[in-house]
Amino acid sequence: MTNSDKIRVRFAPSPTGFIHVGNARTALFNWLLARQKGGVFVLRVEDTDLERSKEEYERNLIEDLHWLGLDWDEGPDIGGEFGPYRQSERLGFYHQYARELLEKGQAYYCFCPQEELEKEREEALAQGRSPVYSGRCRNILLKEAQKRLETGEQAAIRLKVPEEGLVRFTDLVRGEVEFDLKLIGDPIIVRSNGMPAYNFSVVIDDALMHITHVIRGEDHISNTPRQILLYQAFDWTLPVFAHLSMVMGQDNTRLSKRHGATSIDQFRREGVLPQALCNYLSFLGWSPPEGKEVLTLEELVKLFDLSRVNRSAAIFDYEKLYWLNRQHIKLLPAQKKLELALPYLQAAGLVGKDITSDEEQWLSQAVELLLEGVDKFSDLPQKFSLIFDFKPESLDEEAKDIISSAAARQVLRAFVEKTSGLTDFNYDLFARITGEIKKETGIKGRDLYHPLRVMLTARASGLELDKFIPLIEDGAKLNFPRRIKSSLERIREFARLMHLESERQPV
RNA sequence: GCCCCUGUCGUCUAGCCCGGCCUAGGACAUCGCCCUUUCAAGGCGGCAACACGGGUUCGAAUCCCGUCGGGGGCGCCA
Repeated sequence: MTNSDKIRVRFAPSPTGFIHVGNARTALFNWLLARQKGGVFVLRVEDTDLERSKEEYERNLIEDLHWLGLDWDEGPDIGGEFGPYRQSERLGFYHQYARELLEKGQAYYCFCPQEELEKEREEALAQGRSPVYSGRCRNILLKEAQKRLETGEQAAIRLKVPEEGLVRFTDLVRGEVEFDLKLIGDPIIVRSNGMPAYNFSVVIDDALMHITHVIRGEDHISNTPRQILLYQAFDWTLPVFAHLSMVMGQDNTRLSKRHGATSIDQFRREGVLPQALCNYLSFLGWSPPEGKEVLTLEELVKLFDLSRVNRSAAIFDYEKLYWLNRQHIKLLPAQKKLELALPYLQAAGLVGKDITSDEEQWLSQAVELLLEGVDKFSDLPQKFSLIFDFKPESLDEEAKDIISSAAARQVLRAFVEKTSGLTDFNYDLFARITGEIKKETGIKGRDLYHPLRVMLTARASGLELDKFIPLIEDGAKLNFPRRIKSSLERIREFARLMHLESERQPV
């Protein structure tokens, strides 16, 4: 239809809520192909289901897509050459083309009441037959139908499908696929309420928008023959079809909320990086030719290849997503890490709305250190509690265990004593004092440092002490909503609680 | 029930189209070791798969047939 051989692909979601990872993957694959081939990516909103579509859903959709890093060349928000891009605004087209089919005798009005059709379908199913429309209204003359319409009768419009034959097409990921027309029946193209049926509107839109490659989920594969029939009825050139396998949950059923987070905005809220999510999504059914797995969007654009997309369904693996997220987090510059971390720290009440440059500098350091090994940004406040919370009164079993031995108490008492006169503290002092204790008691390594770790953090594990001590020393001087206790404060509090001073050994 | 798609380690996959290079490769997870002022991270190594049954062939994960399993569809939903 156009003389341009530019690839034109589209993502055509119905705005029925938040965008799901399966759909996001479809969007991504379309976008990757368009960007790689210098083609055009179209966003079209399929909002003909009046009961389910809402305006705010379209905003969510656009927001999610943008967040993922996808952009489009034509769409409801930016317009384009072949608009409008909202199906609810394209009703004129559907009616125009439906009329054309009616006039050509390739479509007809169907007056069958819905209840009756429903009954017939159930009967067919019960008898083990394919539920195919009987064709009862097939031979009602257009003139006669129009007369009935004028008297106020309601009718849907059906496509007249040949009774015999095969529809076959070459699917870019599946190869040759064929369907028997006997099992198809005459599909409704316009509902009696005047709204186009899905199979009709997609074809009209895809054709009018010059879509060259239809890349979508496998759940559309059995719609394809009906759509092909429509292309043929209009004598339009067929697009290339590619059907992507489904995305499943761990129990191998269709991915749903009960499997965990499934909508894009949930991952965003969790603090998963969009580039990590795209990276992961791209691996659902596709793999790069070389082994490298941590890939940026730009790299994905370069490497993506529809012919390397496989056919079997993929199970969504949160572990691998989080692993990829960790890898992408590592790639981030410090400034970006802080910027992304801040909202989570603020929401947790650890950091105020406005921060001074001293605080910013400290936070940047802290984020850099504490982000290590974190799955997603929403886990960060929990990690920060290592610094902000000091609760020696509620040690866990492991920590209690570590300080319970005679050797541990000996180390702790010595440490308390050697720090008792100090007014200032830093890591060098810590190193010097531990060196002395080592010399005096012969206790070293884990036996020496682990009890001290418990004293300083009230936990059995955490950041390396050479990083931890400077962090709380600097942090203690700052005015965070929840104050950070200095090393000496911690030591004294701990000593008091554990009666380390009063137990001083007789000389 | 009928139709369509699909079946390689627990998971994502490479290999399959163009049979031998596959004693089936990589990654996540898992286990072990190393590193270490804890844990983690990181490094190294281990465990682990061609759904099953028939063919074809000197030779099959790769080709053919069947069985079984999984998924999708069969709407005046999209």
